[in-house]
Amino acid sequence: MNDCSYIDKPLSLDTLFELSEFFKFFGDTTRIRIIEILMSGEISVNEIAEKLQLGQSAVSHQLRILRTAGLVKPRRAGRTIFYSLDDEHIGLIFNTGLAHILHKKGA
Amino acid sequence: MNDCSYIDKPLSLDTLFELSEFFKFFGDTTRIRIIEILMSGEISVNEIAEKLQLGQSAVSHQLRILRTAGLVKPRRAGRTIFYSLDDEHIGLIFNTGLAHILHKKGA
DNA sequence: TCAATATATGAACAATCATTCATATTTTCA
DNA sequence: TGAAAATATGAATGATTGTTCATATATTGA
Repeated sequence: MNDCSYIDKPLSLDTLFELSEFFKFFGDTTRIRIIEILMSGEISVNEIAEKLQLGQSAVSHQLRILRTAGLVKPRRAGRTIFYSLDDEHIGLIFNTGLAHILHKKGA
Repeated sequence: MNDCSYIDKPLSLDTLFELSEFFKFFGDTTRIRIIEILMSGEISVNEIAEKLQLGQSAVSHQLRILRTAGLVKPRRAGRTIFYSLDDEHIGLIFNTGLAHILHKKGA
């Protein structure tokens, strides 16, 4: 039932560091907004910039961070590059966090 | 089955900002290590500082952040204050992130 | 009440980081 | 080939943040 019970396993300092680094990627408004957009499917850099009303450079910088971290992946089509979520865990973490704050709001 | 499907609901800028702020709490090594310790049960400030080999002040500062955010709660017993996780979602998010990076490592 | 213990907090400093600006790279189409 | 379009990147800057040091608050026991 619960396949997420790592509680009792001893976690190395290294693993805990990686874990905090991983959550950092979700800890920025621009990146969270990009991730939310990507949850609806793949989309180009310019379209993201338009939707977020942000500069192309800012979006590209954040996409590089997300790409390097393995959260999103690019697909080239001509001169356009489409981005999409790389891993199914990304959406799950997004939604679990969302469930938490919506739950807190409702309470 | 999946009670985390908020994908299609329109999310306000405000909610997305809160969500990124929420993930920020997991995006620091010291806080993640504190959360991991707290997953085994309540524990005092000094004990946390000892386990982490950190100054009492640093731990107290991070605990205040976690407490203000509603991730941990204090219980006073004499002059000792014991902290524990406030919400069941916290452990779930911790473990989902952990599952992700362990999965990536195994691949 | 006074000293000792446990925790909290304010200020300061160093480090990290997101954005902007300018420019580089890559691809298409005329 | 050469201009235009889409994306990437390096440097600079302003803002945020974690830690440390010093000190404050709170509680216990003598």
